[in-house]
Amino acid sequence: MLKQERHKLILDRLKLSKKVLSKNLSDELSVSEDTIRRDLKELESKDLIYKVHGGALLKENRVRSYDERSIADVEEKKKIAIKAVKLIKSGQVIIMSGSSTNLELAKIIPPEINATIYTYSLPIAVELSHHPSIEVIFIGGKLNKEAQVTVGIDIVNPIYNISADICFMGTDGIDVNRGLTEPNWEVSRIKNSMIRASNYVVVMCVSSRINSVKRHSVVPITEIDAIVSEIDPSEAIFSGFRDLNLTII
Amino acid sequence: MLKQERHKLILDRLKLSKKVLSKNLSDELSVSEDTIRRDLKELESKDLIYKVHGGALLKENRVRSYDERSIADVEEKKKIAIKAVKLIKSGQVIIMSGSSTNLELAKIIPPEINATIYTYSLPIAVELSHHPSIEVIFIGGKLNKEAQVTVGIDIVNPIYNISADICFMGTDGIDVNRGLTEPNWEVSRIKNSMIRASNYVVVMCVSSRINSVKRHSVVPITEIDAIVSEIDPSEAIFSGFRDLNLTII
DNA sequence: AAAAAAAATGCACAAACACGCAAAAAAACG
DNA sequence: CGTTTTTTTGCGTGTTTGTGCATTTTTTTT
Repeated sequence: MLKQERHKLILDRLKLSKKVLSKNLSDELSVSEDTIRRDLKELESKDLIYKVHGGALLKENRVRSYDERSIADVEEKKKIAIKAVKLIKSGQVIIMSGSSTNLELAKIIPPEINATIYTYSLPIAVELSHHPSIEVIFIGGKLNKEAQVTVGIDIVNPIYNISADICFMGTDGIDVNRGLTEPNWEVSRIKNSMIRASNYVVVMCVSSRINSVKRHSVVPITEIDAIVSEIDPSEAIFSGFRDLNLTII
Repeated sequence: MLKQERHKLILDRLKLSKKVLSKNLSDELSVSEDTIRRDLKELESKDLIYKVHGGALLKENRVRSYDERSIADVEEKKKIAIKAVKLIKSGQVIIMSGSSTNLELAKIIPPEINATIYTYSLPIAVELSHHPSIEVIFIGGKLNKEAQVTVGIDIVNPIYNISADICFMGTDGIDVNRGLTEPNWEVSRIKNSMIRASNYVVVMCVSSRINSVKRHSVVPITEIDAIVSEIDPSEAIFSGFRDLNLTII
């Protein structure tokens, strides 16, 4: 058995059970414990594992590119993501906006889903790049460091050439009369073109932000097909949207 | 038995059982182990297999293989980055290719530098997004998960509209006669357009890869202005490049 | 504090490797 | 066809890599 084979096997094993013991490995691979120790040492120097006495542990070093602590309402957003992920089917072409809710959604897409996802968010692209069968297409442009998304008129044009089955749009502003709104003008233009490129538009919004209005208009409410929130769809707060035939999830 | 026959057989065998041993192959094909080694070396230079001590493994198309390979020579790459960072001045428009050397470079750009950087590499964009005064422009496209860069013809066009002062290009293949070469065709086209968009082209290459040739040509050596390596510029290995008036750093 | 387990250290040795060279084979050429 | 050139191959040399073992040091357990 070659050294690299052992390395791969050790890493696979680690991924599966989060820890390995030198003793077990040396038994199962029929090499001396010394060799296993050397293997672990080498893998550690490559930052692939976390070596400890007697074995090694899985190293969780997903580079979180922006501060997750600063995100509000994480629990609510996770609930929304769990509901929204059911809308994703294999074969779809999907557009995702750059919201933290979409980041949660990206984390929980099942491995067997095979789809194409367009995004302009750095953290979402990083997250999706770990997925085995999602094709990721990053919409480039000038990077807004605060939000970790690309902006700029240059990115609107490429979006016109996309035709997507479904668009997942995170928002802090949705209102029956004013429709979808956004504090940042550039982002409002990008969201607008994303929606126009999509057959079906899903807005994800925590319940506390429903019926709130921001400065710049994205699209009227008639352009939206569905709203996903963390609360029960039959709540009274949705009555206005239901009257307009929106699907509430 | 002809060389190409063996090559094909080796690749088939690899696909089937994920590993081959030089010893076995030399027995079964009745050639010396040296010949098998040469075969494997050639296949590796074409990026078709992953050569290891004692044989070869199937080239993995997973993210991990990128991690393991790129971590190699990290000390050399840091030295190169330290030399290269001196070329960066405030006010410049810079293009960075998606190499691990450029990632090291991105990490050490002084905070007081104020510049615009174009890149198509996800990790480099993430790194630069933490810099206080660098404007980052991400060149979008289909994400190649293995190398964490965007590729695709769609990204070449936008590059034509850029005009940059300096281009930092990482490479594993530079040679006096064959110029800059690349194993991946799509990447070779992108690198080509990046170089054509730049006034001054700096190639960063660890000394062990100097005079190595990959499959696809990027540009002839005359398009290159400077080479940065981790070793002393007066080393004999650079004489051919010096004759062509390249700056060696 | 003593005993046991794991790790580091140094050494030996076989297997795999790189390099140069020359023979053999294949290709190119008139 | 013969001859020249290029490519491919095998072998001898010395070097590097991977592995196991004995010994000492460090860490963990009792």
